[in-house]
Amino acid sequence: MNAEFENVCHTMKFEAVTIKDIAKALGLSTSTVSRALRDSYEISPETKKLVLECAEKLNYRPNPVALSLKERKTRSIGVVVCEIANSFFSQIINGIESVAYDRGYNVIISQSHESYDREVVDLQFLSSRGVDGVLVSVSTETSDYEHISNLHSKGLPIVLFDRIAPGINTHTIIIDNFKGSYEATEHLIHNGYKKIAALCPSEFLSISSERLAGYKEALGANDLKVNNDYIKHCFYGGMVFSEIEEAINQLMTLKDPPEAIVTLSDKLTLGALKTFKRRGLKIPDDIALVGFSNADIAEITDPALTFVRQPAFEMGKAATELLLQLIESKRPVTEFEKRILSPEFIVMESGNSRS
Amino acid sequence: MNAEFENVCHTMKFEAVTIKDIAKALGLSTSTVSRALRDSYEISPETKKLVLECAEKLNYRPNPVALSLKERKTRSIGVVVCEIANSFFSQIINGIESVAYDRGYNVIISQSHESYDREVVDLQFLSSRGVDGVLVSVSTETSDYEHISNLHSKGLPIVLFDRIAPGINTHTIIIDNFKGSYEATEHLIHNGYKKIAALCPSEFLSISSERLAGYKEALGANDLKVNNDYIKHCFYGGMVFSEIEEAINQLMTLKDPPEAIVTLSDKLTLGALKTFKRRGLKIPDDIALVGFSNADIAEITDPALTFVRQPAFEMGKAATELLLQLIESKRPVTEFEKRILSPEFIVMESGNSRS
DNA sequence: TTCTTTTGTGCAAACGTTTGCAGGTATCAG
DNA sequence: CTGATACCTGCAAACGTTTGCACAAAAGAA
Repeated sequence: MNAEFENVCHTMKFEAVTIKDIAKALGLSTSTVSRALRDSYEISPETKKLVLECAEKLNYRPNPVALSLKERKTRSIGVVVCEIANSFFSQIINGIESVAYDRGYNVIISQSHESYDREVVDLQFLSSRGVDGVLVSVSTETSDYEHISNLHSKGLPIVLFDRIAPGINTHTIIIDNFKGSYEATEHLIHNGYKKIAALCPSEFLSISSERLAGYKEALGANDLKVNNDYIKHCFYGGMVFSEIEEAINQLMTLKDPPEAIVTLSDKLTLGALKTFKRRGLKIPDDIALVGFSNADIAEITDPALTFVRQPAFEMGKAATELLLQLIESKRPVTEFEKRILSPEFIVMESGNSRS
Repeated sequence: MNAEFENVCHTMKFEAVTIKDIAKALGLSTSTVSRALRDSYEISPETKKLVLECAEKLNYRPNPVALSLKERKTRSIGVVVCEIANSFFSQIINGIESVAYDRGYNVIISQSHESYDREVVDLQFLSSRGVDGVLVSVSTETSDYEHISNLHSKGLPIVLFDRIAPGINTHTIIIDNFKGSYEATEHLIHNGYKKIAALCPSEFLSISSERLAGYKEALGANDLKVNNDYIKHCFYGGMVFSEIEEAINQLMTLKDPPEAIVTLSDKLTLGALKTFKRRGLKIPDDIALVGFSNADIAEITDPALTFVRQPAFEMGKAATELLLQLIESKRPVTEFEKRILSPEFIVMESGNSRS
């Protein structure tokens, strides 16, 4: 009595109903059915009604793969980030997904894990899987951008965000890194600190040099000298905790150690907090701290963290909008936008004056 | 002089080279080329060599969409979670991506944002986009599971993880929620606390009842009575901060307020920490706290947080392995596995005895 | 009646692959 | 010289759609 159920249960494949099934059921041709479904003017109202009803009854869903093949687009976009499990990037992906969802696009994620080789493979994989465009934030190790510019010159729409690659003529979207670190540094200066160190991500990264420039400029604008001993780079930017511990150790054992520190990325901020705690250093009395952070931690540290928050969700949204605009544009786009989002500076207590 | 470059720049589409191009270039038929590429025994070594070289030269990449159409599978899997920007879930996605990457599958992410309606749409969208299978963790609002069982009975491979749906006969993978909260509660008891409250996610969620059972059992096993005033549910489990604040307010204004609290999810733990800080409550002297957490915060709170850590990455990996096994199985699978991962209990300071 | 127009429908090609079948050409044995 | 046996290659169908073109029938105009 339950032949259909049996059938369903023994076929692994989820046998979808096609336009052919409708055509057969109605004694029409597939073309008529197709036209009826797309409400073409060539089809009589009665036929349309019939087809629509039948499609409804059979629960017809157009096969997206067949459409992709025909139209040569997949309605999916690829994303390459260093790491998903990182507040900043997961918030970005949230933004990406929100726009993509509204516009009917799939989001395909891949991670470089800060490896150049992996980034190359990821990008190759995504493009070979036929995504309509990609959103890229380069890895720490990346200093050669040919894998990106190659795809770009082949016509694959690309939007670069946050960590951008120089020399690629396309839309980019970043935050005002200079401003973020300038404000952070200035805040410390205004609270009376003069010996301020900076903990930076890899020197290769665009964000790193921009943030470092903001730090230096803030010192200069307040008649403070830049001391190179106070500038430490962590190549893997915190993926490797020991890197941070080591850098802070070096700072704190200088004959003239800093009284304050600005940490120029999410992971570095977290790592610094952890290191201070392990070494029993009190904030801000032993060392003041202001850092970039998108994790939801400001209010749970003691004292509460003064930090630079990046508009990650907005960045993801904006990047996706730019990408879809590129993808859906009828004519080649030659004018590219360089959008700059403003970071938020949130004053709590960790950068306050010493008591 | 630069016709090719011009051409590339004025075509939006990224014109891929096909098997036909190779066939034309070599004066062969597409079938011969196809066979040569797949190293068929029917093709002479010389022809193969020729074809391979030509493919290499032209940088041929098989079109995955055409393959999908032919083989009726897309080599992509869908994931439905409540939220990406949540440490626990982003770690899970990391695990999913790691396995999928190794096996050549794409991962397509979607978020329910804890909404039942959105979950239904997401699942519908993924299945209509032809994913080969889906990984699902249900939303807080979900109490009717028909949208999932419908797809499942149509033959779509599904694996449920963490927040599982009852009554669906497929692989499931969860952590030992009972054990996690039992240990957390017992730790507080062993440190001398008797008045212990529990802050739980929505009652609908499988994880919620399991964790609550662990809490109750630990109390019972130590001759403590369960006090229903001490049990608070946050329906949106922390998506709405005020919910947590409100619940804690209610607890702390009881005539006999608790001395300790166990928070039974990541977000609840974070929210509780924040609330205590805002109200100036000192841990553990004013109130002790032990909670579930996968965020990297244990070592930066003051005092350091004693917590239950879920093996999220492993869960993502295991779920994906089970799903791919289902997808790639030749014959229908009828025996399903219910895998249970063990949480880690990490003792720091926030649940210690009062000084 | 005959010629045009309108209306409704179907054929077949195309998107890029794979593959069963048939056909071709050597090579070899008898 | 003939028949069998390799070995190599191509035709065409199929996967599910869309769409240019052709065709048929009916209606309107002359």
